[in-house]
Amino acid sequence: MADADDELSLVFRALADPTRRAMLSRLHRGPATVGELAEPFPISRPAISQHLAVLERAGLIERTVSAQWRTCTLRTEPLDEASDWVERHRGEWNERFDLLDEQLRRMRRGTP
Amino acid sequence: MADADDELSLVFRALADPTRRAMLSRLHRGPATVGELAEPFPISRPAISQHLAVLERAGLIERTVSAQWRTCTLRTEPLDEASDWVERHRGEWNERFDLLDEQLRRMRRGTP
DNA sequence: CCGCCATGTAAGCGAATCCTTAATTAATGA
DNA sequence: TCATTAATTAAGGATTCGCTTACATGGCGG
Repeated sequence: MADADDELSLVFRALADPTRRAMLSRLHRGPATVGELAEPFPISRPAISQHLAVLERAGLIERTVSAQWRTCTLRTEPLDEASDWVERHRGEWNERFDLLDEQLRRMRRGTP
Repeated sequence: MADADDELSLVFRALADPTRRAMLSRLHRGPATVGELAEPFPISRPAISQHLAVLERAGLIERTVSAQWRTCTLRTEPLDEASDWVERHRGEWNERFDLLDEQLRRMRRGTP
């Protein structure tokens, strides 16, 4: 019953699948049709469509219809938000808490 | 049947839940016991334990037992990996592909 | 017009996710 | 020793996920 459908959660969930990450990596080198995008993967076309729907809901791709082809284009704005979150929680604090933890451990060991 | 249990996938999946992100944000300010960590959330203790298990499997926290308390400590190394991925796929390419897409669109429109 | 072509939608299946209540372990302190 | 506190494990339910096959849609070339 998680209300995990805020923007950030959608993005992280989209990134949590290796197939979808590979698709984004491919799109990183330029727009592609669904067929081109599907080519490297041993799964059915509907499965591909469903992965693309997840990416689209997360705002990570845009699909433009032209003739019978759907061209997918990467949209990296949502990654900015994800990057912000990760960067905010990364680095610089590590060593500090390592030290604090060590200290706590020593204190505990000191009073058996 | 996704083999989505590589390190990166575990991390992104762990980050895909707002409760778990809030827990990490709390831990970012220093280690905490499970009780302290649970306090802001209106869900049961077992639910909290399960969230912590997900974070631990992703390598994002470490639990050290001392007396009847489990102290949770943030481990940010996995975030480095996630950050690397995101940064690699972000920015700088946007405008380039926007232009390319525009151009393609114009070409298509040009031959009706 | 008709049958390929590139996609999407529908329906269903097994596994995973997120939550619950009930029972369990383990340390504390009167 | 016994009740209390802190947390986990077990079991179950509802929902979502990732995949499948079968069918539908819609543009295009003959």
